[in-house]
Amino acid sequence: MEDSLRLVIAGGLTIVSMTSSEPTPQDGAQPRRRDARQNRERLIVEARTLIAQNGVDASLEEIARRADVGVATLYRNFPTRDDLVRALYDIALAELATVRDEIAAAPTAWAGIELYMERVAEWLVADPALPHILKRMEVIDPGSGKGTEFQAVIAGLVARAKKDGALRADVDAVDLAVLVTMVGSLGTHGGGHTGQWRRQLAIVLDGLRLPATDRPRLPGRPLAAREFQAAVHGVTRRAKRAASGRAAGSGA
Amino acid sequence: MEDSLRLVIAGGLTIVSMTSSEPTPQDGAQPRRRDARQNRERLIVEARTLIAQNGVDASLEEIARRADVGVATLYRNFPTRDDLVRALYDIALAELATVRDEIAAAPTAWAGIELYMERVAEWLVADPALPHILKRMEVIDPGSGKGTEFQAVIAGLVARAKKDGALRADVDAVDLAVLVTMVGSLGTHGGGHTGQWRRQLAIVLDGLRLPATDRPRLPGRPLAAREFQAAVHGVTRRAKRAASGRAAGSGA
DNA sequence: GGCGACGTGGAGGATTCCCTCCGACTCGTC
DNA sequence: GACGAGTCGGAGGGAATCCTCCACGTCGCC
Repeated sequence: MEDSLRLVIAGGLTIVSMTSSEPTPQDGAQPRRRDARQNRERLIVEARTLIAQNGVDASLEEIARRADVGVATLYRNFPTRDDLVRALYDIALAELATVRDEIAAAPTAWAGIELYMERVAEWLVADPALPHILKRMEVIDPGSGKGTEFQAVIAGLVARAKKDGALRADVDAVDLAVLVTMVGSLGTHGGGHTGQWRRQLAIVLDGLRLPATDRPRLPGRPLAAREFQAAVHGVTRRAKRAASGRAAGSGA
Repeated sequence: MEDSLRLVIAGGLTIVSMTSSEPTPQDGAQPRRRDARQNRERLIVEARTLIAQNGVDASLEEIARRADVGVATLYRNFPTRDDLVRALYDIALAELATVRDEIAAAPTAWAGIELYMERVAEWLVADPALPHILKRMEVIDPGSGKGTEFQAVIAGLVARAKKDGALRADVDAVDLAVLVTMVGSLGTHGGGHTGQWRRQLAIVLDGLRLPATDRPRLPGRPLAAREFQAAVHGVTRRAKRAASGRAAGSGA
C-alpha cells in the first residue's frame, strides 16, 4: 500500500485514497480474465446487498447463489469472509476519498465543517451495509485508525471556525464525528425516505452554529407518522426467513 | 390485553403500560412452578444479552445453553423465536411506561419535550438489544403502531412549545421522534462511554430551542479519538466467532 | 412422606452453512 | 481451429442449528 493515503475521520473511519485511478492492483484482488472480473463484480454487488439485509454473517452460499456463480468462485476471490468485508470496505472508502478535496476548497471554515458533516453523513446513509462493514472492520483490523491526517484537518477546521465565531466553543472534532455518525445512522434504519436525514443534520448544525440565531430553513418536509414508522424499522421487501408467516397471529 | 394501555411514540414505538404490577398474566406467559419461572427469567436475560451481541438471529440453542436449561424449555416458554422477541419487547416497553407521567408533570411544554427526548433516548441507549428487537417487531407485528395516543400527547406538547416561543416553528412531532431515534442509536454502537449521548442530545436540543441564544453548557466532556473509535464500533469483549484470528495479517 | 401433575433435558432427523477438492469448461493466444 | 493456463461449478464431509418427542426428575399439595 505504498501509493495509498491513509486518512481518518476522527479516529474511527479510515480512508484510503488511491493516487492512481486503478482499483487496488495489489493484493491479488484483480483477476486477469474478463469473466473472472465480472464474477468478482457481481459477487461484490450481491455481498453488499445481502450484508445490508442480514449483517456481516450473511450466508456466503447465498451470496454466490445470487451472483450466479459457484461457491468456489467466491472462495477463490475472497478466501475468508473477512477478505470480502475488507474489499467492500476499500470500495466504500474510495468513494469517500473526494471529500477531503471538497473540504479543502471550502471558502470558510464553517462551510468546510458543513461540507464534512454533509458528505460523510451522505456516505454513511448511501450504503446500508456500511455500518455492518465498519463494525466488523474494527474487529478485524483494530489498528487501522492510526493515521490521524484527516482528523487533523478537521481539528484545524474546528479551531478556525471557533476563531471565526462560527462554531460554538464547547465542542471539538470528535463531537462532530459522533454527530455525523449519529446522523448517518438514519440510513441504517431503512433508506426509504431519501434526504430526510438532511433535516436532522440541519437541526444539528443549528445546534453548533454561531451566531445561534442565524438559521436557514430546514430542507425537505417532516415525515408523516406512517412514513417514520416505515423508515426507522427497515421494512425490507422480503422477510428474513421464509417461514415467518405463522405463529401468534392475532395475539397482543 | 384488556388492562393494557397502548401508546405510541410518533407511530414507531408502542408502549404497553400495565395497570397492575404483575407481569402479563395472560398469554400463557406465567408458569406456575417456581423453578419454571426462574428458568423463564434466565432465558430472557440470556436472550437479551445474546441478541444484543448477535442480532435477532442469535442461536436459540446457545441461549438455552447459557441459561442452563434444555432447548425444550426454551421452546416451551417461547414456541417461536418471534414469541421470544415479543416478550423482550413487552418488558422493554413496560420500563418505558413511566415516561408518560413524567412528561405530563413537566412544568412547561419545552421541559416536557426535553424530558421526552431524554427519557426515550436513555431508554434506547440502555438496552443494546432494543434496536434489533424493534426492527424485528415491525416485521412481526406491523399494525401495532396504530394507537396514536402518545403521539397525540407529543404533538400537543409541540404545539404548546411553539406557541410559547420555546420551540422552532418548522419542526413537528415526527421530527422529534426521528431525532430521538438518531440519538438513541449512539447506544447501538457500543455502550462504552455512558452518557456521551447526552452531549449530542444537548446539541440537538439547542438546534430546536428558541430563543436560539439560550444555550446551557454541554454536559460531560468530548470523547478522545480513541474512545470514539471504541464506542462507535461496538467493541465487545468476545469476537463473534472463535476462529477470527488468522487471515490477512499485515496487509492493508 | 408420598403421589400426581407439571416441568425438564437431551437425543435425533432434517436443514443449512462452511469450506475443500477435482473434473469440466472457457478465455485468450498462436 | 486448437491448445493450455486460468477459471468455473458443484459434490461432499463436518459442524451448527432448528424443532419435536418422550422418558425422567422435581415441585407442591395432601
